[in-house]
Amino acid sequence: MTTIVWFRRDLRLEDQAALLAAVRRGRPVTPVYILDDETPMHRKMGAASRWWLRHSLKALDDALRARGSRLILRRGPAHQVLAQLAREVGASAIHCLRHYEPWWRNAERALQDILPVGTALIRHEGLYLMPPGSVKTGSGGQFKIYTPFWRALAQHMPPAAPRPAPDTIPSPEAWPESDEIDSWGLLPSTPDWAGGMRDFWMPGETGAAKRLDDFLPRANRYQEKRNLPSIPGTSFLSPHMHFGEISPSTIWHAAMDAGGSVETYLKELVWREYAANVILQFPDYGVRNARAAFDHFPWRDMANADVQQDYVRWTKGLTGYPIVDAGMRELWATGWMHNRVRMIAASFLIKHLLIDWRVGEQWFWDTLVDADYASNAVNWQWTAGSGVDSNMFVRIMAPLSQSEKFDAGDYIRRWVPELAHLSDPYIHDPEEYGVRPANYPTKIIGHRAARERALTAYAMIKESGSVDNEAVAGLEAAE
DNA sequence: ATAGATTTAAT
DNA sequence: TTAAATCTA
Repeated sequence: MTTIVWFRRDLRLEDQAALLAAVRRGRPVTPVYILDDETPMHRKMGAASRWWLRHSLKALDDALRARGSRLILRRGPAHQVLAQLAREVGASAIHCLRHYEPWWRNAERALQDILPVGTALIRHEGLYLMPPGSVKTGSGGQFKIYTPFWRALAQHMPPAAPRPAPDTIPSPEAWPESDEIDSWGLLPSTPDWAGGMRDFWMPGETGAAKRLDDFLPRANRYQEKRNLPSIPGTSFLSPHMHFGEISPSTIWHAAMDAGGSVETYLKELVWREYAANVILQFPDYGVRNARAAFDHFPWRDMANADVQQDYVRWTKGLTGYPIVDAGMRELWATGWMHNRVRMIAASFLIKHLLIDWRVGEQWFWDTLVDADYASNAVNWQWTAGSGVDSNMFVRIMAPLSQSEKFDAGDYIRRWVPELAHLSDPYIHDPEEYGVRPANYPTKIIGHRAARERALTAYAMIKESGSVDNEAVAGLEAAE
């Protein structure tokens, strides 16, 4: 009789409730990770996430081996693979942390239904500070707006103190078969685009702890520095958190112990909680506008070659707006983009290029090492103005003044080498100052023209939520 | 007691 | 515009 521990986005040994509970049973433990590209359907992990996963699984396996255990790797639809494995090893229980993506909720339900008699599925909390859905409004409903959600959640803080990893993990007499991780093809082959990611990141629990140690002395300056992309003002913990290499409770307590004014940082942790709560209420938030009026928004048609070309220029960082291009190139090189720049780049795709937010969301899903269904969907809908939490569509970010305001000169110099020789203020808008080098593109569209086009488009859905056909015809004629 | 109206505030 | 809390009949 063995106990299975099913790992997913919780690739850690510290403060891992499922692992602790399994060890406490006093029986042999079989840790397993299942690569499942079928259950999430069109939400299977993107290329950058797969790169991260490969290294994080190796780190987890190493950590387990140091405690006398190891990680079993299997591939396929998770609920079927687990039911099969439970039969194979005669498992009396499967312990896991509860996940809240709609496909994982379905899979956990499906697993209950097909488990062999005598195998129990035991789910624990641990992905969030509070279980999504558990923070209720005064009348017992679910929050839709961040600020009241934060106030209500803060009442329950601090979370329970994190628990250390078990010293030893008892092994079964014989291990079941395991895939070789390199047979999964998680790493890029040719071309190897992961060089910048290798330089920048150390996936796994040890890397997560290092990032936290690096951040803590800076935590009380987070509020002041977090919007400056050219300096390390943020924590860089997002991919580690997405893969669960560090628990939110560990981070909360460490930030509180660091002292100083850390509330702004803690609020950002709670944005992650908020996003999980939103997708629990609206499971299709990643594909469906929360405000139905946006279903009629006259997005430019991706089947049109011009629109496709604009999109490709955005992905490659060739829009002619230095701050946007720096961000998109940072994303391509490192699998990460500074949060302030994410807002500017996303706003540019939606409002300057009039491309459906879902197109941008998909690109981020594929290229971000911290790609997270809940956070990605909530943040893109927020930027579009289509979300339950309303950022007015008509608030159109001006990329050039954002660039100056957040002092992005050095950031642009780093990521857009064609412009590295330019000083401030020229580097923020070389075209306007007449110093654009020949190897840097002209702007796809001017800010003023883009702004007017976006407002015209928005006016069509503003009134009744239905399509204003006359206005649509007018826009098409103008194009 | 509670549905409905009013107020407040929203990265 | 809309969510959430508060007030009111």
